[in-house]
Amino acid sequence: MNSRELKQLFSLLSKQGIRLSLSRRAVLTVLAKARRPLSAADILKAKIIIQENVNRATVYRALSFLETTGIVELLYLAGDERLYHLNLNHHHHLICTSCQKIEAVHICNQLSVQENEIQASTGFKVQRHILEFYGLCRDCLEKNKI
Amino acid sequence: MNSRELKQLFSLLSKQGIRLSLSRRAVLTVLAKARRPLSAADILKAKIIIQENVNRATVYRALSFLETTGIVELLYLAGDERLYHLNLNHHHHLICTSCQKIEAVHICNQLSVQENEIQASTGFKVQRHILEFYGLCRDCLEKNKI
DNA sequence: ATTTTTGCAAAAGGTTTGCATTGAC
DNA sequence: GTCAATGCAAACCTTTTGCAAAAAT
Repeated sequence: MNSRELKQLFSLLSKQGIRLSLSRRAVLTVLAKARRPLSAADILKAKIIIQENVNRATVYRALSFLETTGIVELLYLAGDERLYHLNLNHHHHLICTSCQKIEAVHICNQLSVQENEIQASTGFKVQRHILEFYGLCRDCLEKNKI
Repeated sequence: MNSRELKQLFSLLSKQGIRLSLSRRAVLTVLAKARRPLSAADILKAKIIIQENVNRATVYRALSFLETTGIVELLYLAGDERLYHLNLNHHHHLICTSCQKIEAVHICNQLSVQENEIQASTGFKVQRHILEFYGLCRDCLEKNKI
């Protein structure tokens, strides 16, 4: 996401009544520039956060605030770590169990069929789902072949 | 799972070369009797664990050992908590966001199609997936209607 | 003026570790 | 006898909290 898109996002959120302090903008910026979900530790190490002297507690508070607005989503992917990412368009992840790399994938339309089946058979109304794939990325597959 | 099935499980695991100490058996027993994934805290509160004076550290070590064998799976469902459950037959969960109840569901055959598509389009070889559904259970739906 | 956000430092909570002891094969 | 597993307590790490100061509306 480039700077222009980021500004658009900020103004969109502001219009929705979401108050964006400098700290919150900094956290959003870090998440927007990242190509993968980040841990709190990752965010605390980010340039902008350090330059602007954003406190640890503030980063955590910004993350949980942004999570309640829905713009940031908390994931548990590789194990212990809580990972945060911008929740702009619903997607899933391919997590390489060898090199830990995380890629995004955008398939899930078939799940709505299953979700309807679930509601029909169990009475459970599905509101959202989490779907993550674990395996070996192309690079690691090739390396292992050698 | 009843006691007979549990014994069968123990002997099966032993035959696989998985060493089952009393502590590990106790942890497995707790997980086998539970109808839902359990946190480490849940396990530490279990009768057998207390009766047999299994130490906290031992429970954690048993869990991570059993996880490496594949018989126990670590899940992150409702949020912060790490939840453990027996990984006997692959299934997914319906997690009620209102009452936090967790039910099991056994549908996922359609996912293999998607997994093949993923490999074809991205080169990523899917080995396993995590799929969890969040929403409202039948009971909470009915209560909210009133 | 009132409410929200922040920094700081301390607390909390869950999990892991070092080491000596015990137990299994 | 050797290696693996355990108990205990302390350490560790990440996240949260209380409170006073600063910032925003």
